[in-house]
Amino acid sequence: MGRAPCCEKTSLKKGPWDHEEDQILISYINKNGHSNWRALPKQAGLLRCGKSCRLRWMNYLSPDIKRGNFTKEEEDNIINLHEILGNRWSAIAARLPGRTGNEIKNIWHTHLKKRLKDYQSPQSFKRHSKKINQINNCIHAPNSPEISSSETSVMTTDSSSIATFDTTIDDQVVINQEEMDSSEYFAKIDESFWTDELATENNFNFVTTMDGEEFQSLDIFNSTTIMEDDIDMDFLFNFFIKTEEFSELPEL
DNA sequence: AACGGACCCAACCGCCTAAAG
DNA sequence: ACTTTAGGCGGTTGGGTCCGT
Repeated sequence: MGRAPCCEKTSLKKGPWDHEEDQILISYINKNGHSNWRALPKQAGLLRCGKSCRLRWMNYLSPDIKRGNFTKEEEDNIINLHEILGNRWSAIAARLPGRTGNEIKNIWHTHLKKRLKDYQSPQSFKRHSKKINQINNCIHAPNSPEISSSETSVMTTDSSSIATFDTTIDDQVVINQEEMDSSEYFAKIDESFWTDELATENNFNFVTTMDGEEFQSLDIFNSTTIMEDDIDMDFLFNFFIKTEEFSELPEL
């Protein structure tokens, strides 16, 4: 014998919820909570299965949900988080207060996928390649990191790591760190590049540049996403050289 | 005004995992 | 140890709405 048998699946209502059903569910949960979704519809007097009640509450009725359009900042965050986390909508939602995985999934399929395609268009690449060239010029010094100009990313490595500066997304820079077994390239990045400079606060961090300016960032796995509307080359360069040993600092 | 295609989004479906029995 | 289920998740669907012709 396993658990007690599931709810009888006969004569249960499907399809869109009406206002009356919503009110019943809201008032029941406000009064009793939702510790047992399976038992809830029967106790509340709803002709729905527990799963349907849970979905309705989690995706629509819960007071924690922020209704309304996504801001550009939220959309940018989704794009960055998706790049790092993939289609893990609930994980993305956990980092966007008030938004549900379902909502994020919907906005991804309707708006953002299309927007991302546009970023990666030849016109957009041309626009971003200017940014890449700027970085290329500013970091081209002895022992400095090197940049792959044929791609939309920037690389710097030491014997154990590689950093990828992804500049394909407008006004944001994603810095990825991965293991690397080759030691033939470039300057060293020590541990402080990824950790010492970052003060953790609820997954969000602050990156401090050489001149003391703070930028909000988000650390997930081996990536750091800098949340800033206007990432300029001074910032990126300063962020970089803080952990590097440049004998000469090139002009921007 | 009518039509058709594109878009939006709530809800369903089916799978997976952890836990209950 | 095994079976069965609840809860959770991502993929998909389909009805409603919008918009261009």
